[in-house]
Amino acid sequence: MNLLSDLNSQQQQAVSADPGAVLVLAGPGSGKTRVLTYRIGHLIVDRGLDPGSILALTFTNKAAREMRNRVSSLLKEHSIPSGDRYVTLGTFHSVAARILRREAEALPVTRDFAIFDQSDQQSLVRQIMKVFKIDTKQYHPVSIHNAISSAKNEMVSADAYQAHSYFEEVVRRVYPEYERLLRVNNALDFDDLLVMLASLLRREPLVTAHYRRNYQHILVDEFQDTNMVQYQLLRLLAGESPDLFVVGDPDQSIYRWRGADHRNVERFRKDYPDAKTYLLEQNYRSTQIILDCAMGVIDRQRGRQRKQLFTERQGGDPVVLHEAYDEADEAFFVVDTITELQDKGQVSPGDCAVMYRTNAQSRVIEEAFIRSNIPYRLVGAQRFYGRREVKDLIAYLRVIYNPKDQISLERIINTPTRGIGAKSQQAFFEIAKQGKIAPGEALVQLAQDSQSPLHAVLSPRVDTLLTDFGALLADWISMREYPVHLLMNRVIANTGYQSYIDDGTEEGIGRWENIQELLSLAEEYEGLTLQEFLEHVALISDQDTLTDSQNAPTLLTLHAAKGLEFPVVFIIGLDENILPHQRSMDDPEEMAEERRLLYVGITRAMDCLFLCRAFRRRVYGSSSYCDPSRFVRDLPQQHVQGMVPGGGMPTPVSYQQQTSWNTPAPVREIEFPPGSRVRHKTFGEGMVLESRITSGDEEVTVEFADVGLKRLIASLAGLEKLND
DNA sequence: GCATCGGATTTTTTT
DNA sequence: AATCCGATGC
Repeated sequence: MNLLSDLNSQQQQAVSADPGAVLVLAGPGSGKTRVLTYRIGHLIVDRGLDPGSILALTFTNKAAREMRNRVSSLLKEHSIPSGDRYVTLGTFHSVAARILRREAEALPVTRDFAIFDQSDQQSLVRQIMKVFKIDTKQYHPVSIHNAISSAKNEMVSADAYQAHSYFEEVVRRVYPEYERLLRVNNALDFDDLLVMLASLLRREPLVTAHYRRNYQHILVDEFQDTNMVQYQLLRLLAGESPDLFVVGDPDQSIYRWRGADHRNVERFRKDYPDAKTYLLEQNYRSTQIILDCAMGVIDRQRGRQRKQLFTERQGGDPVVLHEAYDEADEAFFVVDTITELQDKGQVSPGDCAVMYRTNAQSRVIEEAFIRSNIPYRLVGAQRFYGRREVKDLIAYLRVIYNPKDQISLERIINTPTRGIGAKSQQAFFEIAKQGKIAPGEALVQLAQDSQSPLHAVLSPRVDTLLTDFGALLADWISMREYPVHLLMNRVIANTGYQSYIDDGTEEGIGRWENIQELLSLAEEYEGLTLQEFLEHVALISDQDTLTDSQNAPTLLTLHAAKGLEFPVVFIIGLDENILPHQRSMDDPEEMAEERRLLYVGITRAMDCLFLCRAFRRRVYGSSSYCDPSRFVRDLPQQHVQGMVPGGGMPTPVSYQQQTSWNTPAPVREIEFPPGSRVRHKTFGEGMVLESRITSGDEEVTVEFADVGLKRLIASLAGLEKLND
């Protein structure tokens, strides 16, 4: 049986492309994952390649898992025996971690390095700022850390970092210390996993040669979300004459804030001039009406390669726009509509999804579901792994695995409280530092060596306390090889953790339930070593927490929705300052990303799409009115039902006059409508993407051929209108 | 060393 | 409104 016969002709061409640099631009729902898995299948089945020579990279564990399953069933179908060597398939971060552990000798950390998650990274920064006496109110540790992270993603080392502002001067001071302390903790942060590997490959030609030989065929999912380091990593691994198959959709690039650079698509074309490009435009997911709405939103975007999405599912239900009174009313509409659709019998609860811009928006929706007694599932790793009690237990495990991890040790050394307060801790850490020994290791030494000089320098009380705790730690360390859940149980028992968190209140019981969930999770991953378990926990993504076990509506952010599909989709909060988010208002690039975000949301819908907004909304406590999102104006009117842009439709009288989906009548006429060509004295020629009347003047956003996006005031800029 | 109180702050999105 | 941080008092 021919493997290609399952595919449409565009897909076939991509899948069977000759080895080399291949770029597949895949519209939403066009069978992107299918093409990737079939490509792997094609390489093995039709071209007889060794599965072990194939490396496939994704962004989430979930995507990796899915692809692995699909590849293995594909191979089974074509009766390819699973040999000794498998396809290497994982996220950028997990594959990098695996390689780094193998190559640890060439690194400033040992192979047991810990992976610091975001909150560890932030507490490290906070600590440094405290030591340096930098006001954490004036400079948010979070923003300092973000600056460090973006520098790392652009591969600017601490030494090379240049400050151009006072803020950056602060960053410049913190950055080297941050790096130093990571090493002291024998830890890497997320960025390090990629940066260290890239610099290792650059430094060690032999190592690079080894991995190039090993992974001769590389495939990348969601290529538009790669950042600078990831791109460099690909180039390093791929080598001179690469077989590099990348799949992506620049229209779905929504991780700019995390360093993703959709221009990597352009870079790829430039770096591999012989690259073949394939377009996948047939959509197998949505109705034509939904696609038309999606295209209406995205076609306003700057100089992109336009894809003409089409589907065999002509027509479809109109898209419903709903204007609620406030967020509670909006939530009510969602829950009510879901109930109604269910009662009609065509929709099962699990078919529905509610998407929003910010996590904060989920609460109101959750409350509405709870009040109506409808179960729901909420996507978000933070929800579980961010819980204090979960983090505590993970911190115990991390110290057991890597006693050098001081950040985790600080978290648990007095949790539950065992009389080792801040002062004692400080003294102890100082002593350990003088003795040039990691505090975690010092604890073990205290317990195991009664002659240790450390005993003498500690006050008798603190000495006893620390020695006792060290004995516990030493005991746990001896159990490192035990199944993780047994070790965890031991820690809980030894520390009296249950009585510490479960105080009998509802909250306490909830916390204990979280611990039990963590325990059963550990049991589920029975085969994993402690190292693997910790790595899994560190590199987990929000999407990974999504299980299809229960048939209930799904609540998730638009970001988390990428790559998923649902028969019925609600997108809530289509208001100015929410979507687009307030933070994106003064940067055209960010505004463009908001637009793509909505595009991603719309294209998740298979059959029905509901777009909601609220007339007034609560922001940080106080309530205020809000305007409809500008993106609503770009929906094709003939496909939209409800409060139609440009047509006054049934709006409750009480607030009809004050709001509408319409653009308010401009004081001044728009002179440069979106789409028109203009010339600017210094910027040259460009196309107007957006035009708004603000305080009597016209504010236009123009994509210039030479200089990119600019935002201008028409009367000041002296724009000249060109005829096409 | 711990609890409590008051105050400020709230950067969407996450590997 | 809620949460998180830090300072204060016991």
